[in-house]
Amino acid sequence: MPKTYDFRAAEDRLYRWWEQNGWFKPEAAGPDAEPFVIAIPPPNVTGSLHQGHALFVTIEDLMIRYQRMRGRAALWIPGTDHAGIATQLQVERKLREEGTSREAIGRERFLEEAWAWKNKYHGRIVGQLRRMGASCDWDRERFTLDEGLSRAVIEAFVRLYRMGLIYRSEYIINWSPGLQTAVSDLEVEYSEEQGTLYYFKYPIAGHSLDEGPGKGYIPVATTRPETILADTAVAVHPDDERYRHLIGSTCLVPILNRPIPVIHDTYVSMEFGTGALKITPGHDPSDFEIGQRHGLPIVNIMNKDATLNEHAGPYAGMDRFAARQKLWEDMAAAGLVIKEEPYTMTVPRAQRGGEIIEPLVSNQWFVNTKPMAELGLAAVRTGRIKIVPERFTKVYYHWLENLRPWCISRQLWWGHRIPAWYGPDGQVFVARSEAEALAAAAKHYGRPTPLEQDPDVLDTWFSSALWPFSTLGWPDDTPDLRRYYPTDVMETGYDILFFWVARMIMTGLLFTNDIPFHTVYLHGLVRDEHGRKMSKTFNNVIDPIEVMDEFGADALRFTLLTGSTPGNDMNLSVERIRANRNFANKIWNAARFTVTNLGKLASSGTGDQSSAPTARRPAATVHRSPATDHRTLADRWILSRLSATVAEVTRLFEAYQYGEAGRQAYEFLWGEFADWYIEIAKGQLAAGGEQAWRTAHILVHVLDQTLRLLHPFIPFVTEDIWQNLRRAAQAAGLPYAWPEALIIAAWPEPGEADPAAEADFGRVQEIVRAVRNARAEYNVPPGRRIGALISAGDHLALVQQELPVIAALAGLDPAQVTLGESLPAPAQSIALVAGGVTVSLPLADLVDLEAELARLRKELANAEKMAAGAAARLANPGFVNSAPPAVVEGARKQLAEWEAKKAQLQERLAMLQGQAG
RNA sequence: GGGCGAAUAGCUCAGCUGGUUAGAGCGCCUCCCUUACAAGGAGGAGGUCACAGGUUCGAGUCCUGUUUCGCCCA
Repeated sequence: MPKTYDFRAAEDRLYRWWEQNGWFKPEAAGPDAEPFVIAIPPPNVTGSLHQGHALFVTIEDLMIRYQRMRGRAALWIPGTDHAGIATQLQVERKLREEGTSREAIGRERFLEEAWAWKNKYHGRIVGQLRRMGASCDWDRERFTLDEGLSRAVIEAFVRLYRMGLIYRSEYIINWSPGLQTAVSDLEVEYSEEQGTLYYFKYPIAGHSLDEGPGKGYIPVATTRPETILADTAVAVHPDDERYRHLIGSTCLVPILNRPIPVIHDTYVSMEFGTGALKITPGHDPSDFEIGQRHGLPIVNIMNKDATLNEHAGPYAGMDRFAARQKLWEDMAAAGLVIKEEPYTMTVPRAQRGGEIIEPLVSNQWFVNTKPMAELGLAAVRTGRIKIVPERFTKVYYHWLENLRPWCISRQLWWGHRIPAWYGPDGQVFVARSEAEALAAAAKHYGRPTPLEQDPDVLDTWFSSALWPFSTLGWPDDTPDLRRYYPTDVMETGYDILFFWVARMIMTGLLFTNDIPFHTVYLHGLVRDEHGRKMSKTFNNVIDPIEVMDEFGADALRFTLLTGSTPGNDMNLSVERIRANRNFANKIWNAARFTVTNLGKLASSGTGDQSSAPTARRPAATVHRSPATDHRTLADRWILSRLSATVAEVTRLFEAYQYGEAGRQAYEFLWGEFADWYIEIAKGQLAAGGEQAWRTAHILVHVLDQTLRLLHPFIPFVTEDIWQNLRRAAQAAGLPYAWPEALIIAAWPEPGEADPAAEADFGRVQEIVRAVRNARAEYNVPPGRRIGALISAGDHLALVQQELPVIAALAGLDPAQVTLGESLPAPAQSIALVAGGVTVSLPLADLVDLEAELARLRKELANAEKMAAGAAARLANPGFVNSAPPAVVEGARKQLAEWEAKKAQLQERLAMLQGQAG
């Protein structure tokens, strides 16, 4: 094995190997395995991988790989989204660059262009998902506009229509003038912006402005003066003394002099503005509602491109903002202007593009989502569907409880064409195909009648809403649908809880009579290292592809997984990715150590069958009987720690605490296995014979199990290492059951805990740390082996047995170590009280008596504080009676340890003080 | 206006159902190219866990309020 891990050589090779062996397919688990299914949140087919994708790919792949290792028939259905608006904009831009336009080439050719565009970019995004290690079943890949999914969309539309849940209606919608289409409520964002509140006089018919407010005119304020041209009423509050006498009279629309009534409505706020409200049902959602209540006519003054139309009189043809200015000037000239004042207003802007949205009345298709919302609410309320983190359930409820009709028609070409046809008289025929529609028309009219299909397409989210079952073959009753539906987990960002998750739940319940998944796992947004949104303008984008080029996919994956907690945004920094690249290299080298030593052992000839029978046993036996045989303390300790880690990591996986699970495995591999066990293993391997074989076996076992725990996080490096380990172990003749690949290896089961070994080894660690610390403090050269005098008290047997380990790790010379139960320490030495023993380091040349006294007093003060703390707790009857016995027992042990330490320190101090005095 | 989240070391963050001396990475200081790894090793400095109350034998963790920042909905 080379000295550093080369992810460049490994990633692509391993991915292809896994895929070619069919391990991404659920069938690899056998026909009886219980399925575990995730449907991918389909990325925009023409998009490019960003950190949001990287995060969901990583989390979902982790879930899939974990369940696969647990023996489930893991199926991750990949796919892409046609992303109506986004894609159409891209293709239109391309056409513009070629000097043409969609209008010029027509619908059919435009769609050809769009498909070509899709085909061109599909490979890019899919290749990027693979690059991340996504273990999807690519044979089951779907696209929202492919034949099967289109059938699902038509079926859903037709069924909803027949149930009366889809209808066509004139209603106020959000119009995007730039995109030239309607968008849904969710696609509008509201921003607080500095604007102007315009005050003006609404003239009362038959009176002169000179008669003043309440007689000649009504003062009114608006933020959008151009909409005055579409006013169809002026409204006042019925209780408003200033205006109530005017109710029923007639006003004249400025400039146009169109008569409109003065009405009353309690919606009007007497405090805001002038207390009188102009009503524009054609261009304001609230006014639309008022208009409906009062039966007001609707005037539409706007064209699709936000210029004004013929109803705007002299302003026809002008842009909305130019018209605003011109109208205001004309009104000023006519003496209608009162004043202007600065005003902070809420401006609706398009989520995509950011232009100002115009509310206007238009004929569109809507889904009445109310009945489905009830189903969606019940599914979560009864616990059939669980949302992680739980706090999002409240958000979910609130949204579903206040659901408005969903506008699903889009004036685009790229998408699912609405399956509705119109007869010559406007009669609507909704059908699964044109033939079916024509047949219905023939029946309706009594003769064959030509029909015109609705030119609009459906909101992209309409097809996405069917994703968990349409990808499995619905509406057909396919084997996949039967075996893999409902899916298990829907993992996606909290930002599309409404857009997507809620709608999938609703349609799933309606069409499949089942929940589409039992768990919704929501992740947060990926931001830059200081919490700012990544954007090209800030120049703070961390491109996942660039990062993978530099540090490897595993480094990025591990960073994304361990840097976040469910539902919370995460800040990503390149430094952290670099640190995790180093982690991959650390595992690589721990394995290199093991592999190298296996090779040495095998070639040394000390490990043949006859000479080392006890070492040649299956891993399971080594694992399950940690206290047997000739195992060293370190062996027993690392096996016990492995068991604890396996149990803990598994528990955290089950609790969706993936970040913490990864950190635990990291800490075990680096902080315990590499830092301690490998160092000790060096001595055990040098001992040769059975001892060496046993050590090798444990090294292999611990590494194997830890690689399994880490595989869902960092699949490439773990598989690569594991294959090296497997080869080396097999070449060395080590008896061990090896599956073919780590990706399909079984998830580890925890072995038994060995608390005695952990306690004893803890003492060894404390002693080693204390000596290392003293060496550093007294600047003992690292290479210099020093002597020691150890008073071990009750722990004599332990220290005696572990002396070689302690000496090796702490840089002691065993020949110069004196060991006893209680030994008088030389005056010119440093006394360390640790792990229940006193270690005296005879550093005569380095010791400063006063400094040593000060150090010991500081230590003693700390020990006294700790002992007093423990004693105080134990003296409290409330603690002894109500705390769990294990906690009380722990406190007792602590107290004993600190008391012992106190005594040892006091003894040493007394001796030194005697000397000094 | 309603709701949610965050506030812990210089920076970025963990800390799950309350229970030893609150952890990590990066940065910083000292030492070391020791035969797995300098993408490394050993040691160290650095925190009144935003603030004020409360519950509890015990609070970074639970409750109430306050402040600051962010997000969602209207």
